[in-house]
Amino acid sequence: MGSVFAIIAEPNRRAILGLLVSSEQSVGEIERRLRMPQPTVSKHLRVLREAGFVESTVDAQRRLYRLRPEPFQKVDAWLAPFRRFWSAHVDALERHLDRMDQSTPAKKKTRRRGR
Amino acid sequence: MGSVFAIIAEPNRRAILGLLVSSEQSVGEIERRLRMPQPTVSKHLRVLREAGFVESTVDAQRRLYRLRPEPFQKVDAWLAPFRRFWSAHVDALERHLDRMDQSTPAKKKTRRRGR
DNA sequence: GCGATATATACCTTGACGCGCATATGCCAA
DNA sequence: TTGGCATATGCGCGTCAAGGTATATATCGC
Repeated sequence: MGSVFAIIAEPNRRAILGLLVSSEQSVGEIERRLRMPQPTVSKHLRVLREAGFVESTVDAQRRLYRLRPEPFQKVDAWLAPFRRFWSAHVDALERHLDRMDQSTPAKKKTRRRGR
Repeated sequence: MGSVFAIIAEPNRRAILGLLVSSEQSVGEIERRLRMPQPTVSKHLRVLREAGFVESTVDAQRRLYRLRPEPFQKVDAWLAPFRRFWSAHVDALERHLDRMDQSTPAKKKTRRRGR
């Protein structure tokens, strides 16, 4: 399963990644929260791990999974050229700027819509 | 083939989208540039059109395909929460900033690393 | 109209992937 | 060691989507 894109094409995997955004989780927790059979969870985690989306550490009998950044950056990199294209649309541009505000120390908050 | 992600999971489709970034193209041009059999191109274009990635207008016997922004924005929206997470990593942040430089008039070019 | 070009569609085959179920492995506690 | 919990893996099945080839539709020039 080559590309980063093939990995995130799977809805359950995206759900798992979504869960892990807040904090690391054990397999069991994922299983319960997503109401998904345990083998399914483990298999998807395997795929995600091999693609570099997640890493795991051992906590006794549990394994804790957390996110890794690189693959997401690849998606973002692929998206970049198109971003240039669609930010002709004003609202999208605003969203873009808001995102920057929040991912930067942002001392002054000069921006932030005066719509 | 529901999700936006399933659509861009296909390498040939990503190639087509990549071509269309520069400007609109006819089916034949895509066929030649990507050295891809014509039915394959048409089928992928169909998928892309139904997913809203591209639109087409008729130029006599040719059809010109161009990009549409919405689906890309969806991908970007999905990516957003993870972005917050990975921009802790410095290099990624720099790349992020560089991207801004290039999508902005950028009078001075103050940034641009001394790596 | 006719042939030629451009694009779309139909049918078939093949391969990949996700799922369910069963089972294996690993670690704990007593 | 034994039993129990947590996670991983193996196998068979069904599905779905991509590719190839052939063919249909449409529009041009003449």
